[in-house]
Amino acid sequence: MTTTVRVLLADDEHLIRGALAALLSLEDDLVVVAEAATGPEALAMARAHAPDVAVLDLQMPGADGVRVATSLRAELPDCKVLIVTSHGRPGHLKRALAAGVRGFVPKTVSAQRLAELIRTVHAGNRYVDPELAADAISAGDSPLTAREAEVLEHAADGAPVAEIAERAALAEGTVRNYLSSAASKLGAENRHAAVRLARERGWV
Amino acid sequence: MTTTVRVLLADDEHLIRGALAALLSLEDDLVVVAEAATGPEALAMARAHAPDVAVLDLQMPGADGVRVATSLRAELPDCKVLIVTSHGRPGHLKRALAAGVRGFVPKTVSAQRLAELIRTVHAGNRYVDPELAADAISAGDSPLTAREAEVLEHAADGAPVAEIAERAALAEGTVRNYLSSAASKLGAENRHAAVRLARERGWV
DNA sequence: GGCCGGGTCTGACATTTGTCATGTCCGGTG
DNA sequence: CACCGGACATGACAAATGTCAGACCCGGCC
Repeated sequence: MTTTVRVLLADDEHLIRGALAALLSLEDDLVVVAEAATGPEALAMARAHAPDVAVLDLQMPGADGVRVATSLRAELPDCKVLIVTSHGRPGHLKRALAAGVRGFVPKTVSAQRLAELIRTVHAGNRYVDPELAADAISAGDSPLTAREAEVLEHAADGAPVAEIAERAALAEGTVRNYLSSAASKLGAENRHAAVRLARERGWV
Repeated sequence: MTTTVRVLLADDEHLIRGALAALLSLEDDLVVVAEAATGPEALAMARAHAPDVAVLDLQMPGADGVRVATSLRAELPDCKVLIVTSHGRPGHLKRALAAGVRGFVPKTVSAQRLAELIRTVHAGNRYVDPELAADAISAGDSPLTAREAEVLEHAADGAPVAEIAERAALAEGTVRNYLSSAASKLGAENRHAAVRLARERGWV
């Protein structure tokens, strides 16, 4: 006997969401009970419909997939989360697993494969795309301390040191110091290249 | 009588491409004759199948949608190009239209709507998403001169001025000058913020 | 207790970067 | 032709940034 899996679909791209819903509906044992285009909407839909599996896009307006997953973990522990992503960065995978996500795959997989994976996570198993996992392992853990990461985030939009110092409530010299040490840890020439690298690795 | 429209589908995300192909096949007058996951692959497929309409993702490995469109324009003038994009930036729309693209829409449209648009461009009409068009108009033309844009691109990865100067074969002072004027034209505090803004607007 | 080691924080100094004044070389205009 | 505006290019100076040595606190370890 096959049990029916109730699925929540969240992706800001209507084209993909609709297409996906249609394809998944072709599977006899899967039924899409709700769709959402934003993070908050996904949460609301999940509360209303209590799906078995939530398929979440990593990047959505409002709150990203991992944040939604964290909230779901608290409110609906029985709802398994499967994250799909366009261009996965190593750090995101780590954050996702820490948030209790059961599956993590790139959008380059086929719909057929996705359907299988929905069943996999629903059965209580985990699945992480091997290539993304390899990236995450080779990238390793962030070498940055808490303050370094915080300051680097504030520097992400190219703000001058004075502004960062004000936002972080630190002396300018201190900010320069953290940025410098962060850059050297990442092997970057300056803080801007450091921001770029940290982003690539998903460390900010 | 309805003529049959032969469609080429190019998108690096298998999930979306497959789903889209399935949905478009539901339309009686549309048939997907080829699929591609990269820019070069899209070109090869187009040459092989000579489709009526090419639906191209803006961001693909190898060569982006606009570049593919430019090549198609030269090789298969009868093939209409419709670009779909995740997060459209104003400048891309302008480049796309310059490349002879007939349609430009975000992936937030529904599949039903996309099918209509494929018919629209096939009929020889143009269609540009109103919101993207508004963004492009409000963003206006790039105020940057050729050199300013060139130097700004070299600065994109956070390289120090000395390196940029070498790559551009200019004196360091000159490079600083261009970066400074570019930043002031864009209303940015420094060159790094300028890079970010120029990217957002699609000017680099 | 005394002694690290590491994270946090700071100011002083050297370097890099941004700004400015200046000059040259075009293409268009009266 | 003479003139003007604008893109291109440069060096000198002022301002921001990166680097360094050092102080403080805290938790682990002989």
